[in-house]
Amino acid sequence: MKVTAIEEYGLRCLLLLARNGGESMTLSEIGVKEGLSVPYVSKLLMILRKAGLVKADRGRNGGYLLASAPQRVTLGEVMNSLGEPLLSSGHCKRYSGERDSCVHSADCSIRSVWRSFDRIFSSLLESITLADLVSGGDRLGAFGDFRLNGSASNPQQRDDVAEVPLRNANTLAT
Amino acid sequence: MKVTAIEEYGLRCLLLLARNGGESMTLSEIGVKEGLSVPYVSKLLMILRKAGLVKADRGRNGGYLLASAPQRVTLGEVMNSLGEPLLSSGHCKRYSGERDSCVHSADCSIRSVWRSFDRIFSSLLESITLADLVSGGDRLGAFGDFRLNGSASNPQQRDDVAEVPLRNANTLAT
DNA sequence: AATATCCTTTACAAAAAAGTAAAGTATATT
DNA sequence: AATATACTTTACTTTTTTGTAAAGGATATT
Repeated sequence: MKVTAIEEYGLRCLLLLARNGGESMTLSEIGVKEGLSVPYVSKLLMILRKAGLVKADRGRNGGYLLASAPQRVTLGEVMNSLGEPLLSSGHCKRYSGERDSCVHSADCSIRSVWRSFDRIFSSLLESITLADLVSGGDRLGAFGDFRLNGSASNPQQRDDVAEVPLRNANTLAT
Repeated sequence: MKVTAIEEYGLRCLLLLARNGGESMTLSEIGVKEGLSVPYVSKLLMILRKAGLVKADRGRNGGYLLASAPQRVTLGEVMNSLGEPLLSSGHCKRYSGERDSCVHSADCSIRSVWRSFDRIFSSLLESITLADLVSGGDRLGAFGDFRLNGSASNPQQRDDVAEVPLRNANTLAT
């Protein structure tokens, strides 16, 4: 279960632009600020441009800038532009082993899990904007304390899984 | 954001063993049932054995079987054995671009998001056992309706993000 | 108009992940 | 003991992802 390089770096570049207050930045400026090579930044920004998340001005005084205000860009849009969701439409065909279609395609309990995770993930991603990440602190810190509850749509069946305890944080390099 | 092949197929093999009622299965039996090549199944089961999730009997009448009862094996243990968590300890070093350490290592708002997601994921994974997947239906169907609430530990700050609506399900191949 | 700057496109190279092959070791049956 | 079965180990090949290179096209300045 991993965040891909394109997703990680692409999001970083967008965030950098979001922090730049509507001013455009050149590929080399972005490269320097993010510690990435110019050709690689070029590739990332091209993906973002084709997805409509950034605009480019060519020629002298050119550069990249966000296509929309940071408050209007959700992480959902960003992640969908940079990579596939956890459970993509191609998942079952991709992981079909030696066959053309997965032996579990008719009835797959694992897929149910991934689908649930994908939904949870997506709704969280949709709820966070680039502006939230720029302002940092308040909005974001709150997510660290999230826990899961069953929904109200099917209340009689979920007492056993409500209020799942959170595990300890990972130890990070920094 | 993706589930790796090792994670997907490894989990499938464990689930197959869980459904086999404590009886051992040979590599070729597993391969046939899962539509995977024997050498590949061999690789997967070796990873699982070294992680202590399955036991192997060698020689004639040999085979693999779960090391613990399905009720006692969580998806958390499984996923941790087969791959890295969403935010691993090596994340910041891995995605450091051209430098030795990431330029954001001191203060990274993206990391906060991944950390939160990782915690949510992990607590869900810890709450699901192989037995839950085997029995299917009730326990699992419930997850599809999950939604997120803020926790009680910091209640005054999270009204704005409580009750996030779920997006529509992905269209799958089947 | 020439030029320097900066984005665009296509193709290629390197690294990582996925998947295969083959020779080796252990065990039960004959 | 010989043999067939089945796991184990190491090395290798293929595919995918990541990252680089280079030539081309657009725009503002001089």
